Amino acid sequence: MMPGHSKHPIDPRIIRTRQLIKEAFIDLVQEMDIEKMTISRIADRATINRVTFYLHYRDIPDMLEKMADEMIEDLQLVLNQDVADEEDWLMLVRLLEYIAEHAKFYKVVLGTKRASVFTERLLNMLTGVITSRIEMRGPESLVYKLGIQKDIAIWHGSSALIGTIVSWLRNDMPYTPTFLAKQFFMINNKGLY
Amino acid sequence: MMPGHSKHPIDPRIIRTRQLIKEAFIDLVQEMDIEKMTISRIADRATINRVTFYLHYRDIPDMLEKMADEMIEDLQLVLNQDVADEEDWLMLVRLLEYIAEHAKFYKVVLGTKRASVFTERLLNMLTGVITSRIEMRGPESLVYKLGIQKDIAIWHGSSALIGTIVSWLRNDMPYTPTFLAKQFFMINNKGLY
DNA sequence: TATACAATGTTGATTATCCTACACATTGTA
DNA sequence: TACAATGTGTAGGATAATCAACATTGTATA
Repeated sequence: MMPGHSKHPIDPRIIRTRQLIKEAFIDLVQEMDIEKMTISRIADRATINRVTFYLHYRDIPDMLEKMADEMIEDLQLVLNQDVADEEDWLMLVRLLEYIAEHAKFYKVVLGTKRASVFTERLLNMLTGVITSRIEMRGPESLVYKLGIQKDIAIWHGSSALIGTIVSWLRNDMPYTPTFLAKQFFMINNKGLY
Repeated sequence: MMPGHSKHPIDPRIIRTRQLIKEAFIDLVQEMDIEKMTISRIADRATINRVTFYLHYRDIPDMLEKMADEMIEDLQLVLNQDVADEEDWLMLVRLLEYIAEHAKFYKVVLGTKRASVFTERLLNMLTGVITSRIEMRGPESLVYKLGIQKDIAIWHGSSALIGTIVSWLRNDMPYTPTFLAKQFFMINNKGLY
């Protein structure tokens, strides 16, 4: 049972089945509340047998958790590639470009009420990123120069980031990732006034 | 070998695999010529094993033929449902609506050069439809009143129909099926002048 | 020409998925 | 209350899809 969960998923059927389930979920969440979702409906939409669902997830909450885990893993991979000497805004560009590539998924999981697992996890992750960035800059940062509390800066920075991304998705990404990233950093650096 | 070809396809895996292959083909035909396609590329894009392809099709030409067969079967089903007392233009509406639902497929197979299998088959089918319609009307038809040769009327009617559909698809269906069907019949009934 | 490489086609063994069937819970309705 | 419909969860046997391996063919390149 649970193929591919003991070891790393190798068999393409496992990857494909989970992808089909994910797409079915993306579809259905636009048609009904998550509470109204049933495993039968998901399996039907995914063109898999209902029994197969249980080979991958215990139930729907378990599915949501594992999907959120996978989301975080993917984003970590994107952020951790040659992070060495790049500037902050290039990192944000990469993040936005990745999200844009998978817009259907992120628009749904971040825009849907009652799917807070995803927003919570993403907020956690972005908080971590913002935190390390702020700590990395240290005394040179405006945070220190102006005497702003670090945790408040983190709250502000991460919520602004995730809120910007969500709004950007909700409006079907009317700006390129590069442009949005530049804008975002301009606001952060120069302020809103 | 060839699962689901001896009997009618029942196992969902067969249906799903062929659907995946079809979607992969639709994808790839927009990126390269059909001659440049390889079974490996199709299998990769379809997220199936290359060996699995051979369980369904002997080679790429065989795949194209079988897809064309399936296309005709599907269209026949659409046209043959309660054809009793309906008017001609309602039948065309049903046909166009079905094509619009599967626009990605039809746009590709009818719009791509070197995929003539599909246009040939469709032209054959539509020729049959037009033929029976013309014969059904008999002496009341303008074809007889004006002394037009029946085969010429068929050539004209079927090529006009398929050409209209293809152009409609190429322009991303800027009209509803109903509107297009009405327009089409208005032209056929009242002429172009 | 010779060599390397990519795609094809086929095999036997393995595995993920499917099917049928059953027991049980929940919900809506006569 | 009854009972029909729908969803959940599990099990054993059947099958489609996968893998690894190999030989063959075509094609590009030195």
